[in-house]
Amino acid sequence: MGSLTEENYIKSIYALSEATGEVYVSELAKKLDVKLPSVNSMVKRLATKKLVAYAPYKGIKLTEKGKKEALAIIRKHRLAELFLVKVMGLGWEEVHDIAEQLEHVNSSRFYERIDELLNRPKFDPHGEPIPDSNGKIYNQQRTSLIDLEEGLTATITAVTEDEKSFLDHLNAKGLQIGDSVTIMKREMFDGSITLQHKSKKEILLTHQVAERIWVEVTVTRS
Amino acid sequence: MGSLTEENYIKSIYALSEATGEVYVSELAKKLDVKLPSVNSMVKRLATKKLVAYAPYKGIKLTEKGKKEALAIIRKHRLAELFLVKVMGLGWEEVHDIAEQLEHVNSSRFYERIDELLNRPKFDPHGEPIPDSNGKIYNQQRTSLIDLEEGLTATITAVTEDEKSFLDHLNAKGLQIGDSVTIMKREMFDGSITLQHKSKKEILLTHQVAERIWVEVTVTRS
DNA sequence: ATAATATGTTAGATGACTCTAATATTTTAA
DNA sequence: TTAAAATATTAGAGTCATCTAACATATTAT
Repeated sequence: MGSLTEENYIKSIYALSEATGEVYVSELAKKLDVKLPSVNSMVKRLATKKLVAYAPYKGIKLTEKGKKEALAIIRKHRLAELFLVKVMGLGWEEVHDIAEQLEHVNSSRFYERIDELLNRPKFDPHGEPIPDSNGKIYNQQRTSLIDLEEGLTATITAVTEDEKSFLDHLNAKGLQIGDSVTIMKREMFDGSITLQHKSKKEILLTHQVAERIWVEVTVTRS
Repeated sequence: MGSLTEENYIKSIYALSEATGEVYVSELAKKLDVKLPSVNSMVKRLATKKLVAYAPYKGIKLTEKGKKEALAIIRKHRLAELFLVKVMGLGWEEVHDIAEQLEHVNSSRFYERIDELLNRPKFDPHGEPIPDSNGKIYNQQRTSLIDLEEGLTATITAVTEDEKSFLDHLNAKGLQIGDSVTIMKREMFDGSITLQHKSKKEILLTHQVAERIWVEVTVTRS
């Protein structure tokens, strides 16, 4: 097992490569809030440890070994988040920062027990899939709310980002994972969307918010 | 808040000074498993931060500020241990190492919630008192099993050391915190003690084991 | 296709924490 | 009361992870 810092690099490389395939030094520097030379030297170190494949001026890619380590950390993070919500009764908007710390706890017993208590869960409180103990992860196909036609009904399956302010915003709107929503109106001018919610209320979401909400279509015509 | 290393020094200084009043560089080095010069330079650093009072070739003492920090860490450690046992169902013999990691988690929300779920507990699974959120700690008066006369009956209130092998040993003997025991025989030759236990069984403990078991006398004659 | 811009690397330094080897102080015991 | 033993400190170096300043390569846009 590597250091805490090393684990954070691996995790960030994984997250960024999910989005874009390859990761660039500058992206990583931005994400980790360190300067370019710090990333450069750490990436070299990770390369000598065979955790990443890296050639100067080219992108960074995790090796199989690196990917495995990343998935182990992500597993711990997501198990921790769900545990904090389900067992400890914390809100989904406040568990990210705690899980950032718990993900570095080195104890198979601890995580085995959490997994057991939660009955081998498949998704975290934000709808993200939890890799199994072999690092196998369910790859959701994701449709964003902004891509749905008017009249369609869909279930919220996940939200992007653990940013507290975003989740506070969703709490204020009364939206949760699993909620069913119907697209009432898509506003051409600003990209905002009006939803019909189970609560019977109509909810207006800006484009910026709606694009971070992932859904599965359940009814194709209303 | 200091670094993880700093926290571990503070905690160890507190623990050692409980036993002996003042702490010496060599004791600390042994406890933390580092060499003397490492301790020396760290102690100097802690002194500039006003966490310890220290003069070369003299003992080390925590300042009020240092003591407060130590108690905060101990509180987190002991809350974590109890949580791991009561909520997560782990054994008292396996929680120490996990708590060593959890004690460094920086989240008042996390610990506030644990405290709440456990209903503001006063003692950890090994009978050690949990400091309250102001750092106030109940100071038990401790009688060791080896100091009891034959015929006395007492309740086990605590055990010293979180060493797994010791706790495994007590598990094998069937002894737990809260158990009532009667001293049947004190062997002069080797200091071993024979107990009558609630299980009706007679239990033989070596001196080495008995001296780490703390009790409160409940019946002064049998 | 070359100049401007963006991105990446190297060199050298720093702070936290550790080490070994050498030296100093304190304690203890002959 | 001085020599031996135990304990503590200083000096100097190494690793990890970061930084700034200077330089190198790649991309883009005129």
